[in-house]
Amino acid sequence: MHRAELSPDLLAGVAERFKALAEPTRLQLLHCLRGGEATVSELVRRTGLTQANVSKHLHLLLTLGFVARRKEGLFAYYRLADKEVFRLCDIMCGRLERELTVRRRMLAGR
Amino acid sequence: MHRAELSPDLLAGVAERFKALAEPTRLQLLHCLRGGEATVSELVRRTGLTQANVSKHLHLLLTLGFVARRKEGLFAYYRLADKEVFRLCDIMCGRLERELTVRRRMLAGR
DNA sequence: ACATTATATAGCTAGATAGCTATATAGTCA
DNA sequence: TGACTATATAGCTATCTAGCTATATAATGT
Repeated sequence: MHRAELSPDLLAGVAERFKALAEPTRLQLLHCLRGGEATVSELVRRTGLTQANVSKHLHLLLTLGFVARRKEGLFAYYRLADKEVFRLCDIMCGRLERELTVRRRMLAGR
Repeated sequence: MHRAELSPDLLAGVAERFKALAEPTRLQLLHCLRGGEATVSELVRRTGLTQANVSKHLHLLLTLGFVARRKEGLFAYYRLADKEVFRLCDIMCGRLERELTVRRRMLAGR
């Protein structure tokens, strides 16, 4: 069947990380950071989210290592910790597209 | 900054798919299917989950195209729709490992 | 010291969902 | 037909969390 059982800890860790990407809002923030680092207020302006909400999401993404933070005076500059996250998103987008294609084909007469 | 805005629909679709992978239970089921197709009751036996729970999770995975189903008599054989899902998991596992390494280094005296 | 600004956090509520139990559906065999 | 089995689904509850408002923290300038 399958070699070793996966430890519950590993499963939980992987799931927790997927969960971080399972919110449109966080995906939006990550996408904003694609162009380079940004302050919280920049992200607020660009997304239309509230400041508290942006801070909260960034904190989670920081904890899980998806973004990094640099403080300078009053400002906090957030940036992507790495670009791997977009490999993940691209794979998901690919899946989605293929699914939509299939669904369209279903509707349009078998 | 960044070219086109992502449509809310795309963001929601991608997030929805990540959410499917954001549960240890579903990851466990997918992992079980790595070795080949299996019936619901096989999966129940191998995971220790209840039958209703397994059916529910499989239904979601089916809807989102992560698994496929083949009915034969009383039995429903589920299989992975493709193996891409493991690329996603492997990337996440890699992230997790690197993070744990960093954390261990932090604890063990800078 | 105080005011101002940027960010973080606390506490709340509404909505989502995992897992449960019970039941329904559906295929097989007598 | 009815008994039996495999799977699916319905309804419930406890838990989680996104987004909100209000407040706290902290850096700057006066």
